Amino acid sequence: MKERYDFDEIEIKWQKYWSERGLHKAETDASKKKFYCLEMFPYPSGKIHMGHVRNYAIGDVIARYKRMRGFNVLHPMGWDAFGLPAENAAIKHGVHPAKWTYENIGYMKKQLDRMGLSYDWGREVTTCSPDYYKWNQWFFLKLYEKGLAYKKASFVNWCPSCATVLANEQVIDGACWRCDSAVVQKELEQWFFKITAYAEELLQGCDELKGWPERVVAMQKNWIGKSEGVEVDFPLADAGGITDEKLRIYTTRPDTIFGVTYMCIAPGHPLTERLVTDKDSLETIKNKYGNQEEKEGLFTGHHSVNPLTGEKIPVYVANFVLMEYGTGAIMSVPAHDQRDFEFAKKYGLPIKTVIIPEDRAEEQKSGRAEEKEMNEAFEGEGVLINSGKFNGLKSEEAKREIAGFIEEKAFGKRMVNYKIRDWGISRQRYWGTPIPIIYCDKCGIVPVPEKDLPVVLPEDVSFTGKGGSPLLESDRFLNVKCPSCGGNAKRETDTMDTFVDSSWYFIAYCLKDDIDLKFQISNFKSLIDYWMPVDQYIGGIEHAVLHLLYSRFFTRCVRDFGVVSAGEPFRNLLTQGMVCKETWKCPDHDWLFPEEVKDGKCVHCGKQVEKGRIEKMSKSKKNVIDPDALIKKYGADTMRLFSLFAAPPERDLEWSDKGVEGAYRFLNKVWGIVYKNKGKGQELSSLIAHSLSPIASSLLRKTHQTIRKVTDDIEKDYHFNTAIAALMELVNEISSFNPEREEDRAALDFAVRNTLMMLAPFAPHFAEELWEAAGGNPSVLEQPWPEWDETLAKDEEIELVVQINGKLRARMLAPAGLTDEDARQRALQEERVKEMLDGREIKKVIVVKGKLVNIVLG
RNA sequence: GCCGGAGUGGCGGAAUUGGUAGACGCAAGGGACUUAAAAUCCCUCGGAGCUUGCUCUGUACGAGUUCGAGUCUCGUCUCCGGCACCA
Repeated sequence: MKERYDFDEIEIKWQKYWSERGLHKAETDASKKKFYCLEMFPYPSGKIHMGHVRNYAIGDVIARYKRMRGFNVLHPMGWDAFGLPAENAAIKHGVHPAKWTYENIGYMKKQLDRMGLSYDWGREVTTCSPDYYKWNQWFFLKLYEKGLAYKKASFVNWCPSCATVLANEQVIDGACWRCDSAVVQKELEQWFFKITAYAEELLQGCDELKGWPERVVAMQKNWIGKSEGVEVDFPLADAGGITDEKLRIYTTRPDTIFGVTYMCIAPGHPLTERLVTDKDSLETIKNKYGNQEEKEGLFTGHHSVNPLTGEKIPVYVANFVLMEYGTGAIMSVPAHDQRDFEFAKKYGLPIKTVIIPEDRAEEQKSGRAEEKEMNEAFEGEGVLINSGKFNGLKSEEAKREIAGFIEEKAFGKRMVNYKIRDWGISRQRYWGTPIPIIYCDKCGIVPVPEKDLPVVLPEDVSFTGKGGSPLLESDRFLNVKCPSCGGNAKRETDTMDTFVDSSWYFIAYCLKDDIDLKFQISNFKSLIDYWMPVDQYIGGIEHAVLHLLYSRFFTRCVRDFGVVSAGEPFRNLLTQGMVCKETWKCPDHDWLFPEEVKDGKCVHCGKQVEKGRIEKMSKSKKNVIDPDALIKKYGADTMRLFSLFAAPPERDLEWSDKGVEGAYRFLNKVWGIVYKNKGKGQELSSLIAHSLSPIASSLLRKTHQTIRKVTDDIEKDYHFNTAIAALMELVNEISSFNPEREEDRAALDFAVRNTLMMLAPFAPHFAEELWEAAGGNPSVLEQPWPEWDETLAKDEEIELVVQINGKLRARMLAPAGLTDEDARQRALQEERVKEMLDGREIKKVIVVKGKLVNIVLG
């Protein structure tokens, strides 16, 4: 054993050892209790960043801990390898996306290994490999067969910079989730997955997600956006009266239906073109569709009739009415809807109050209420007025009664609506899974037969960045024979959204070694069912709706194909916080690296530098830390330890260079202890607490207490920061421990060994090396997790706290097992306490067992 | 606007079911060792007061419940995240 802690040598040594021994291989064995630990796989962008480091360090601790607890652990890793950056690199540097991607994977894999992560690489998944995306295509065909994949023309979100379509979930504040460009609307034909068919199940399933952070569940529910209401048909009227034609609306407020004073339809509504004669004005409205600044309307010149009142009301086209939600038409109740109110004011439409707050209902009865000018709509619930036979009902009742009445009279029916839209998966790019569809002039849309899978991306393409998808230029890809009639046909040239790839990769990991299955994937159901669902999933919050919702949907789809039994893919979810760091900004030179700042001044121009906020690490803000450099300076174990110690996993972590040094110091301290005591270890099996010296028994107690604390912290909510703090406390105690007798040495050895075992998931190489040096048989990771003895963990003495009227007045040492009466007596006998009582009347005395006595004075 | 979450020393963060606020780490100050520095070790470290080991005060703010509140209840403020013309 070296005197100095040589992390580089140690880390390489043990990485080699683990890999040669195949310690991280997961074998399917139904007799063992499994634990599936998964971290979100990375996009192979080139190098890993601190966000990855934190994510994977957390996952690795869990995986290693669970292994020591005797679980059969599956801890895989792979690559979310399709996507735009590869294609952009191809355009910019002329390197093929596949070459670029695989080179990045090669480098990043080395980085992950250098971190000492315990992955079973035998199950590695690379989504851009035909072996993998073949199954995307197979799932697509299955979905198509079941009507869950379909094609339609619609207005879609178009990112001009990425030159492709985005799903609703991928538009953040009107901008592209990837490049932040403003998204525009464009009409396109594209493929959809019918996630709406599972909307209700996905919503119901939210209640099962007990192991998920509440806010993620809330975001998912919000996104699905269920609402319950009524669809009502309003007949259109012409000069001669009611026609057969009906305008169908959706409302969640049937209790306000007597207050309807006009109707609005979306510019894209099928009736719009027919009703409106002034095409120029209609065009203007269409252009303002979705414009949030101002509500614009256009009277169609037509009226409809409120089926409940018989009132004739005007029909408008309005830019704020969405075609995508409900029926694309609304009944407008300006008195009780702020949007309708604003619109009514602007166009001078009548406002009819039909709901009043309950407290005003009384005044109304006695006729005291005055019609006041309204400044805004009353959107709350209350009591109905001006509503015929429903007058006097409360909103809630009225909703039920009126909905019932509408159904009874066949004016309409109750209806549930969801905000969630079907998932548009077509992307007009090359580097993705080809959609296995062929277009034949004679036969129309023809799915590629299963036997012809995979449809492989052609190599003979060039990347110019101009025009459409490179796939359009590949004759060999594009021109095919129709599988149905044999005639000339063309392939679909769109590829799938990469979120399809990541919607089932966790299932792919369950298949041993190679997922290029020659058989049906469903033949492997028992294998998949052994591992699924994922017991612990760890990743960033940014996927709260995107990837996590798609995966929940997709897992249900493949469940229905007989691939897996579980519908919910992730039992427990940990969303780790961001890795942040302070930023520096120069008025002339923008963001600066820390080394570009000297004494608060910019090294380029000498101007005063502004210390910016603490923000998520990003290259553009120049506040990144390079994991490679960190490993070079301190080693992987220090890097891991600090990123686990600085904050609990779910919270944002503020990077601190000084803090890293603190973690490094801690490891060096442990190293020094083991070095100093090497070869002096004693057998501890003969240790019996009562025969020990006071110092030995105290150290023994602290060790058991630490095992309890560390185990609890990990088990409860993965609060590694406090677990590590507890280990530091124990190490502090060990380091000031001076053994005098044989049994002191044994106690010391016991404490050290247990420290190393508990340290193993956090700083695995370090723990292995010292475990070996301390005479243990490798590997420390194959040791069972230490158990604590409740008796030995018990304090012999406690500090008894005495309060008077709830204020701390004295502390004293007392034997641990003292009775309440004993505690009470001791407290009352205490000199200081006596002094303070000074003959005053004691009202009562409260004793908290083994902890505290509170004397309440009158 | 709606839905979440948070607010504790100079800083990151601890604190079981309501029971000693500030564990652990960082920074800072003092000391030991050293020719010196680094490293290491020891001590101090929320604020105020003085008689230096004690008092008062202190967990965003204001009330309340309780023998006792960082923790529970109500109200207010601030910050962060998500959704947002969804009828």
